[in-house]
Amino acid sequence: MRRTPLCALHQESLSGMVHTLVLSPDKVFSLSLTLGCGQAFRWEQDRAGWWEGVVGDELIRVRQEGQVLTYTGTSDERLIEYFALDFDLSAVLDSIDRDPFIHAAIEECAGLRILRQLPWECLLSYICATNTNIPMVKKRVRLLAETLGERIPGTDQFTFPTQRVFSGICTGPLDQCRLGYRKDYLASTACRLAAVDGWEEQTRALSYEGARRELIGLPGIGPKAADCVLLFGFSRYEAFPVDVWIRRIMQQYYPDTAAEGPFTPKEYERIRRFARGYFGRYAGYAQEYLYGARMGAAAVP
DNA sequence: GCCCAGGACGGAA
DNA sequence: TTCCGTCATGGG
Repeated sequence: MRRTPLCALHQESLSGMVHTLVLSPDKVFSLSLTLGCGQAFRWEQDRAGWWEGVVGDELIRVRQEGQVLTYTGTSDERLIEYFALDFDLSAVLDSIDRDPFIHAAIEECAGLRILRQLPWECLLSYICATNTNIPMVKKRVRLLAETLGERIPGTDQFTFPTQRVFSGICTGPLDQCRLGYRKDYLASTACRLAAVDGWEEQTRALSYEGARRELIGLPGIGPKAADCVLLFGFSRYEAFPVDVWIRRIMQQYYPDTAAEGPFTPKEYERIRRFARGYFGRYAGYAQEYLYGARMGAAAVP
């Protein structure tokens, strides 16, 4: 009996089976906008157009050509879940399409979907994201994975460190992660929650406002980070994170809500409550489209 | 050197 | 309760 050469087996385990997922013609999706808009920090695109990123314990490679997704490293089910491809995006975009400003953003960013990120990783990632920029956040998250995560077999990539890893950790290993003053926040929050079995489920069971209060009680998590975690990690689409960019956009397009001068918690409240009332229960999608359109415009020389 | 970046915190007012 | 200075880090 002829045996399969070892090298062939090895090759398959390295690259994984190549799968294709064909989206129906009415399914609006843009892989590049979804991964390039700054909501997740572990994805990079190579010159050939492949996106590579770690989700959970899987290294996923994926690219898009029209309505065809080609990918390795995961399954249809997990891909659909992570990219929220079962979500009726068109209906949601119709519901937030309230004026020419958001309309233009929807036109420009059509197909941008809010991911279903893993809440634990999302939480710690957004502790790394205060008062900084996206490339630095990516670097910190990568260093966290390389320092405390596990190597994914056959690759040079690492998983994001689990809740268990942080139980009883001292901050020593975090020194090399370029976290700056965020180091103690991250260690405190991670240690506190590492002892809470079922933190994710408990949080999921709360109302949006209730979960938001709980998250803001964690070290390093303020209103903005809490809203990001709820939007990107818990699919709470009423969350409307307000960062410096969103504030500028609101000043420009919806000047009644925003102010000049220092950005106060009071103004944050005013903006997010306006957005919830104005755009409706999917205000978070409006936020991402306004943000994505601004970032896209900023990227153009 | 300066200013800014997907802000949050602690203490003063 | 609301301001205000400060907190590492790196890029432009």
